[in-house]
Amino acid sequence: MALKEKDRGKHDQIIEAAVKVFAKKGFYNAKVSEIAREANVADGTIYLYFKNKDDILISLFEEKMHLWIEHVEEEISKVEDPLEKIRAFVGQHLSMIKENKYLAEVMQIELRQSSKFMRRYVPVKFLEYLDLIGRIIEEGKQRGVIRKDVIPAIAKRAIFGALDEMLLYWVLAKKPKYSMEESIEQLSHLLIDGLRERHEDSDRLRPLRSA
Amino acid sequence: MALKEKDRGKHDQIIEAAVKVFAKKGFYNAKVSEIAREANVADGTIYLYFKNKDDILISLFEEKMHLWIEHVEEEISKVEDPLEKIRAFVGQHLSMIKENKYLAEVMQIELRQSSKFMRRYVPVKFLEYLDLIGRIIEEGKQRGVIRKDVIPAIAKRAIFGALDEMLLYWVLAKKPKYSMEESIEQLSHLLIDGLRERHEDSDRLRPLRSA
DNA sequence: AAAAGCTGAATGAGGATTCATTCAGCCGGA
DNA sequence: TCCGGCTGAATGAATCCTCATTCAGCTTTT
Repeated sequence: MALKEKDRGKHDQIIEAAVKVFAKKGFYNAKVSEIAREANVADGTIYLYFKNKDDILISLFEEKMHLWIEHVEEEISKVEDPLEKIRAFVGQHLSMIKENKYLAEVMQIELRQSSKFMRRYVPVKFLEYLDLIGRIIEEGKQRGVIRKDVIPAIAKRAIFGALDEMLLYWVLAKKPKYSMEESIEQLSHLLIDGLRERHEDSDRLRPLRSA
Repeated sequence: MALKEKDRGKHDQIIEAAVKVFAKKGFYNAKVSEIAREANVADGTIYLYFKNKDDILISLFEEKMHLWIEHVEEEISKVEDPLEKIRAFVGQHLSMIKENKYLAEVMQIELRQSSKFMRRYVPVKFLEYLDLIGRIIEEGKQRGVIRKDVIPAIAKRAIFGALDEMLLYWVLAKKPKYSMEESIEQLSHLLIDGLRERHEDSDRLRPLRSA
C-alpha cells in the first residue's frame, strides 16, 4: 500500500510529476528519467502508462485542461450579466497561476509548440476553452450589452491573447510590478469598455462598479 | 564569388536559413546540418559565425527584431493621433506575417521558450517592441484621449497579447476564416474603445471612422 | 607562399526506449 | 491453514541512435 500519494494510481502520479518537471525545464530539456524520479517510479514504468514522451505531454494537456474548463465554467455560471462574466473570466484565467502555478507554466510555454510541431495533435481542449469566451460574447450580443458588430471568433482570440500574455508576465517575472487585483481590474475595464454596446441613454459614464 | 545570395556574407545567409528552418521545424527539432544545407554552407562554417545553436537563435531574434522595430516605428510616426497610432500598430503587427511569414512563426513560437529556458537571455529587443506600445499610451494619456487610469505597463502587454494571439491564428491556421482587414478593424475597434477617454461632450457615438 | 576562409567526416555525449529479470500478491490443492 | 506455482506490474541497466560540435586538411585570396 502506498504511503505517500495516497495511491491515486501510477498514471496520475506520473502526470503530476510531469507537470512539475515540464514547468521547470520545458518539454525538450526535461528528461524522462527525471519525471520518473519525481513520480517515485522506475523509468520503464512510464512506458507502461504512456506511449512515449510526447504522449505524456498531450495527456497532460487534455486531462488538466478538462478539469480547468469545468472549474471555470462553474464559476462563470454563477454570474448573470455577460459583461460581468467577462470580468469573471479574466479573474479566473489570471488566477490559474495561484491555483496551479506549474500547470499555468506548462500551458503558457508548451502548448504553442505542441500544436504547431506535433503533427497529429489538435488541441481540442484548448479550443473548448476559447469557445467559452465565444459563448459569453454571443450571449452579450443577444442581450444587447455587447456591440452587434463584434465578431465572436475574432474577439475571443483577442481576449484570450490579452489574458494569456498577462499570465505569462506573472509566470516569468520574478518580481512583478503590479498586483494581480490591479491587473484584473485593468484588463476587465479595457475589455468591457472595448466590447460594450453604448446605448443612447445615460450609462456612458457609469462606473463599471463602485470599485 | 557567390552566385546566389548576392554575397551579403555568410552570417546573413545563415541567419536567413535559420529563420526558415526554425519556422518549419522549431528550434529543438531543427538540425544544425539542415540550416547549413539551406544556407549552402558547410556544417563547420556555422561555428565560425556563431558560438553554438542557441546563439543562432538569439542573434536571429535580436537582428530581425531590430529591423522590425525600426520599420514599425517609422510607420507609426507618420500618424498623429495616439488612438490612430494604436490602429496603425495593430495593422503593422498583423502584417508581419505578410512581410516575413517565417520570421513571424519563429517569433511566435520560439521567443517564449527562449526567454524562459535560456538562462542568460533577456529579450531586450522584445521589451523594446512592447515599449513602443507603452509610449503610445503615455502620449494618449497626456493628450487626454486615453483614460487617465490606464496603466501603460499593463495595457501594453494586454494589447501585445491580443495582437499576438491573432497573429498566431494566421500562423497556424491553414484556412483562416477571417480576412486580415476584418481582423485589423475588429482589434482596433476593441482596443481603441477600451482605452479611449470619454469626454462630457458628444463624441460618445461618433464612429471610429467612416469605415 | 602565407593567411584566411571554408569544409565535412569523425567524434562522443546525451537521453529515449527496451527488455530480461524480479517479486508481491493471489489462487488452488492438500 | 499452509504451500508451491503462477501472473503481470514494476524495475533500471544496457542499448542504440541522434545530433551538436570539432578539427585536420583543403581552397582561395593576397
